[in-house]
Amino acid sequence: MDDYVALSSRELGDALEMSQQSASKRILELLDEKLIIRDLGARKQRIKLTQNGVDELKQEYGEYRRIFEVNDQITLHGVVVDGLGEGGYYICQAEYMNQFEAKLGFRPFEGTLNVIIDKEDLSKLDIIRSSSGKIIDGFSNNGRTFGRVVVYKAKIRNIDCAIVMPERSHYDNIIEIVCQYHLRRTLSIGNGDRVEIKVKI
Amino acid sequence: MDDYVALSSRELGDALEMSQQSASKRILELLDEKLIIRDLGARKQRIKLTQNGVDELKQEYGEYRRIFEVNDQITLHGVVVDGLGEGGYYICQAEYMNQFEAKLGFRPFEGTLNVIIDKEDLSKLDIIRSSSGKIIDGFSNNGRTFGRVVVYKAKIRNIDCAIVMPERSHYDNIIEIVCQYHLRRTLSIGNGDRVEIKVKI
DNA sequence: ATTACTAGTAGACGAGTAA
DNA sequence: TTTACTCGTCTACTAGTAA
Repeated sequence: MDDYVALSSRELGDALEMSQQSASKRILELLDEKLIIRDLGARKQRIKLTQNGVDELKQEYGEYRRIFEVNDQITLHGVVVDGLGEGGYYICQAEYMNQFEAKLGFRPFEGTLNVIIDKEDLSKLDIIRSSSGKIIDGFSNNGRTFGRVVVYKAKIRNIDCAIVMPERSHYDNIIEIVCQYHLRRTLSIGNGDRVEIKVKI
Repeated sequence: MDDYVALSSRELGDALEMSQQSASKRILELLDEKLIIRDLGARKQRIKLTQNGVDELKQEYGEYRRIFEVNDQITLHGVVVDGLGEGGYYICQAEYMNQFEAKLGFRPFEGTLNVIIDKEDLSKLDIIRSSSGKIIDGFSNNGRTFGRVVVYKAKIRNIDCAIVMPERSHYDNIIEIVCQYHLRRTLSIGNGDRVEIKVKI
């Protein structure tokens, strides 16, 4: 996923218990489907997954997770941090606020709680993104464009809240949480405190 | 996994994008490999995975996890509980103790810390089991048999410890932890407290 | 409706081999 | 050594159909 890997068609054939010829054919098929890219050197080819290829595997992984994770909620673990202030500003737009109220059942407190998700829980974000959040439409205001966002209902220490993500995610490890209440005050949490967020999927 | 599911060969064929005939053949093959069992009623067959079938899928799931979980450690979350006392008794056997000391690098405190693992982390136990723990050989003492166990190095709040599991696991949601120190006293934890266990895999 | 057999066929596979 | 073409074989698939 991260870098090219030297892998001859014979090695792949051995690993897949098939002939060198068939392995070579498979590699050509994967190239054709744009799931891998290749650097065909003089001596040994070097192969790397494309984003499409990684996504394909991640989807499969997500399906396995859905089979084996018993519950219909995913628990994220992370640490409260200061946001860049941006999230809070976005959220405060009336058009967003009205849609939040309609689709979440509560009008968020003005501002978001930012949480850095633990490294080992980052893959859970993919599962959440591939689940059915609620779409909040974008709009323009004073010449500025506010994009579509998706909200996922969640709970922190049994308080209803929601995770807000831009529709086109830029694979951030920080999530923004909106809530009817001022979460830092209500839960007495601050920067550096560990929190658990249970997301309905 | 839990119950029979009504699934005709035509439905399976549609789902797998193949003919009814091929789907029927596949079902017969899976039966032959003892991955599923079937209840062939008059109207519609009902199919259920065998333990072998579930294990096969779980292994695949584990491989995906190993690909996508970035780090080489798994974090378990759970709640401290009283053990049945059994674990502590077993551990105290000198033959076990000597092997622990040789293979873990510390001689455990006499007794184990029992932790009920959260429902959503149970699948992680399968990953841990399929990773390479250290084997502690079984033995007999006074006519009583003490089975082989496997230990996995771990940390609780940065203190070295190890998870001890019987080799043939009976899918328990309670794990037993051994440590050089008295964990309850050292960490000031007791029944009902939440703990995080980081397991090296 | 079902499941699943038989028979015919298309496609996957590997041996041989070129580059 | 590589990769990958051609071609013969054999498997895996589906159509037809019985139970």
